[in-house]
Amino acid sequence: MSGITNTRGYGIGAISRETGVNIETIRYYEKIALMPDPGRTSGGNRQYSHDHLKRLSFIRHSRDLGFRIEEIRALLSMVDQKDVSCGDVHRMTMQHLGTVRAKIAHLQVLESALQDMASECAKGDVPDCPIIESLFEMGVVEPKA
Amino acid sequence: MSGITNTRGYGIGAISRETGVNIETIRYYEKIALMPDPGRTSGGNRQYSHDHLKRLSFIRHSRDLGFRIEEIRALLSMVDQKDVSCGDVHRMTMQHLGTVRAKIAHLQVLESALQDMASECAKGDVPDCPIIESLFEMGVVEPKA
DNA sequence: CTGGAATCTGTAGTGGCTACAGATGCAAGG
DNA sequence: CCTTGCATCTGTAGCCACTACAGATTCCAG
Repeated sequence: MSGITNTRGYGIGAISRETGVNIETIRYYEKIALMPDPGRTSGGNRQYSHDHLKRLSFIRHSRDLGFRIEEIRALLSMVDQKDVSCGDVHRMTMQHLGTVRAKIAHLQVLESALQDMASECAKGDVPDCPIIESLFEMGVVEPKA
Repeated sequence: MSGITNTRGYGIGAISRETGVNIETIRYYEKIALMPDPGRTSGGNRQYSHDHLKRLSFIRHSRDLGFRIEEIRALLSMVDQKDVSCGDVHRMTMQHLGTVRAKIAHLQVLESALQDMASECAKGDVPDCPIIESLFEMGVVEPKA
């Protein structure tokens, strides 16, 4: 065990493996200042601490939940300022939940439209395809006014 | 009524209004050869026929249903070659339907995860926010192996 | 003929990465 | 000590499907 620093930290490949975040993506997060600049070896390779690892995991989980980069930036700045008001976080989460639910609703409309079209179709080699027909004939969209 | 051609066709603003497709987007579709080059006035303004209008509506409806540009290109090339095999169209539609359903399923997973996190939260001004905690503590993702 | 709206071309930006190219760094084996 | 070969470096360009300009030109009603 060396007397000065025993854990040297992680290289970029290591935190990439640990968090499941792509190496290129990690550098991208650094560029957009979502991740702080890491230390460097004498040769210039990035060296990450355990805090970096935690932060990157946080980002990863948030992305997995569909939060956008700017939302994550907001969450992290609350964490950084130790100004984490649970109310704000709750609000953001609920807002995101609303977006997710809206997307689900939208996709369910598509789902049934596609389902309907597909069920009209005899799927033979007939040239008159009802799916194509319906794509042509949904009618010209009326002007807003 | 003029003796030569009574319908001059539509300007780009007109088909934009009719179809609800943005003017810039129409020009974009032309650039990527999804829409054929329209006629031009002597001064160089685009002039569209009723066929152009039908085609653009088709594209619009397909996009509304979430088909990608390349899928639409495939559909249109079948239409163009009058080689519309209903089976192929049906296959494409079902495949797209599968994608849509997968997206719905994915979003529903997110939805319940967000819901769970949010319901843990007392949403007060407490500094220890369970949402933040859970984003940190979902645990480091294990390497694949 | 004039004035203002419509349209023109071309380029750059969006989000969130991913994919290179070509130059280095690093660590283990001989 | 030196090689070998993988890891990492920087920087740029590409992806999708548009959208947003700038600055020039065209069109059409009054």
